[in-house]
Amino acid sequence: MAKIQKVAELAGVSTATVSRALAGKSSVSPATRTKVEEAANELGYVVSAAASSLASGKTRNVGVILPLLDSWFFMAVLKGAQRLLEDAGYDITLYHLPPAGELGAGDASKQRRRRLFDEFLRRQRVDAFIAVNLELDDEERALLSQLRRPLVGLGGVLPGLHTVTLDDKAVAHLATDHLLSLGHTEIAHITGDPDFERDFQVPTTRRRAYEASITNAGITRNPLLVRTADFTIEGGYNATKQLLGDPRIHPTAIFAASDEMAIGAILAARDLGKDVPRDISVIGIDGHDLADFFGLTTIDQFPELQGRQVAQLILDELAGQGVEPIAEELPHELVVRRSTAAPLDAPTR
Amino acid sequence: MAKIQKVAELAGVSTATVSRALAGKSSVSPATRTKVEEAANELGYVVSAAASSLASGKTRNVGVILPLLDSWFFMAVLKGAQRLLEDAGYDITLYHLPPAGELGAGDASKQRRRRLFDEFLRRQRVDAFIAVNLELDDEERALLSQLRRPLVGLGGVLPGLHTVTLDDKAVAHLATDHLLSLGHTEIAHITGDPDFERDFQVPTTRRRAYEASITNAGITRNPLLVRTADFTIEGGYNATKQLLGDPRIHPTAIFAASDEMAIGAILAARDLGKDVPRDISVIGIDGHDLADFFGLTTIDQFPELQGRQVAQLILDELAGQGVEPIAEELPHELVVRRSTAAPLDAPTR
DNA sequence: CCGATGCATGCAAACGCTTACATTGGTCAC
DNA sequence: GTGACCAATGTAAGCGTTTGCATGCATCGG
Repeated sequence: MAKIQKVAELAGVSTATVSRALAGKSSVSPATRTKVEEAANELGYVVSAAASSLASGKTRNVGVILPLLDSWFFMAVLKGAQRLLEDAGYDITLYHLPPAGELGAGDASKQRRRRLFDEFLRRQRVDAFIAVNLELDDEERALLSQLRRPLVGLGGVLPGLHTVTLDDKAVAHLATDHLLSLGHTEIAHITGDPDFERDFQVPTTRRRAYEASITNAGITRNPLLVRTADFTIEGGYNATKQLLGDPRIHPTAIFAASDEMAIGAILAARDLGKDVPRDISVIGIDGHDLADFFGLTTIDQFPELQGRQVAQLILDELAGQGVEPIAEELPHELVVRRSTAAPLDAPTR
Repeated sequence: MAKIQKVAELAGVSTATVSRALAGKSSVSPATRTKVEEAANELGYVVSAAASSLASGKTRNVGVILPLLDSWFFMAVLKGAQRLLEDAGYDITLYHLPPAGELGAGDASKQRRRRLFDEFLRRQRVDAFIAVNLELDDEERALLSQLRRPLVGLGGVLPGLHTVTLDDKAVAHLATDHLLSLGHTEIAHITGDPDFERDFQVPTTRRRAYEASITNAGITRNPLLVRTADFTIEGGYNATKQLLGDPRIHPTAIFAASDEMAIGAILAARDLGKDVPRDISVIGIDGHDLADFFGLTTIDQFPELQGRQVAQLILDELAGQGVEPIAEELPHELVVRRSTAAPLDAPTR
């Protein structure tokens, strides 16, 4: 019944030859190859993924592990990766792994997480994994290693695993220094809450770099200028209202740790009757689709490109290129738009 | 070598019993089941997906076909479906099938589309498909049928296939009638471009219903009040600027075919110095995450719930429930927020 | 002209499970 | 007590490929 058998008969060859021809192996004569292809076409034959996987040990399937499915950023990454993998003939299996320490994460959440590791990731359904912004405890890391599958992390912190990440420190320095070089001296920062946010490291790293830049510029840091918020438009909006409404401070610029927060900041400023950038400059990080629309100055981190890059890495590894597991760096770029300018009270340097 | 063998030996039973115990079949004594589970645990054994699929013909994998990966709406749907499927032990394989008639779609795009059908969807990698807003030509529909796999469509038009859709006509009527009942008489409509937009039917259906409602109210339709735009914030923004800047018309309300366009409309109105809802009311469709933030009145179509619902349908079908392939209707609800009010020049009815 | 070399192909053994069918032993009604 | 029946388990035949090894045949250098 094996379907490949029928193709073999129609083409007048053995199943071995059909398999080889369809897999594009070299040792098949052009004539035979054509015959086989025609036979396969006529019968509408397509190799059974399960049988092929079982026999070859390869699935032509890559698992993508995402912490969030409804975030613009991760979807941009997914989109980039998807395209490359599809072109290479790989399917994508999606795994949703919510952050372990998420706000209000109860036992149920932990169990889901555990189940994903125990039950889903280990079925040998994929040849390799792409893990986006994944943070693991030791046990989980051990489990992943036992899978003996290539795994490339994108962002996040995976000690000992092959990871490519954005240089968050450099990015935050660049953003802060951009504002400083425009002449701003009272620069506020909106960041994520390290206790509750997924992805613990990123907000902290960015905040530290911001503080370092401020200090380097010879400016005394003022803790009142730093506010914590959700990584959303609404979070940025609320934080900005608080920043601009606090009589003890008079920021002329805001550095938001994400574009969505920055957009919230712009909207909040408008609602308070402040002009951007005349009264207040705003800069974000990401390169969000909407940044251009809002005229937002940002540090673009090319999320879609990140997806492509990590997919390429995986493909190389699967192709047998022993990719050296160094932590590579992703590109970023300052994109200046209308939301930043010199402050009113200070001449441009 | 078969790993199940080792578990069988450790537990002191046959591989058949191990298989049955791990699959949760009934005819295994509690004692044996426990033994097997312990042995499996100790060895870190997990059933090989490929072998299991080959032997059983079931993959425990559902394919989700999306037209767009970077749209809020589809991701919300995906999120809803993901959760249910994961709970049921199903993996999700993601397929990206860009609309055939997309703006500027060249041969390359057609080839990609064709390849997806020929090469990816037919590998028997999944037990069933969920197709979101999928539009097919006859050939493609035939190919899908040949797969002999359950297929449930969500939105979109799949004649002859099991589909659940929003009643776009009712939704658009509801939106328009809401504005009419507030006393508006000059109501603009922002819709998608049927020539270039994915998902041909939706904008047209909504526009027709809008026109019908207007006419029913005894108001003469004015084609100038209808504008075409991208389904984005930017699209809505630009369209609204044109609507409000046209001296020949004086709309007091705008019905946008999506929340993102509606948000664009609100932003455009503000930029033109018009107050929402005092000078101009705005209503959208979707139930977008940001609708609440912007105070947007909308017809919520509960996208995440849609995902859950379609996933449940698939699960039922896979469980052998012969689900009758009627076109079911999805719920929707008018959510009134700050963006709609009675027009200044007319008393509330 | 001959053995060596190598390409194209066939043969058949895995790959790691599931499941129909067979077997066993115990329960139960009569 | 005994046959019928059922629950629990084992046996073994697939499931549809891939691939190592063997084979056949042609080419080639000497």
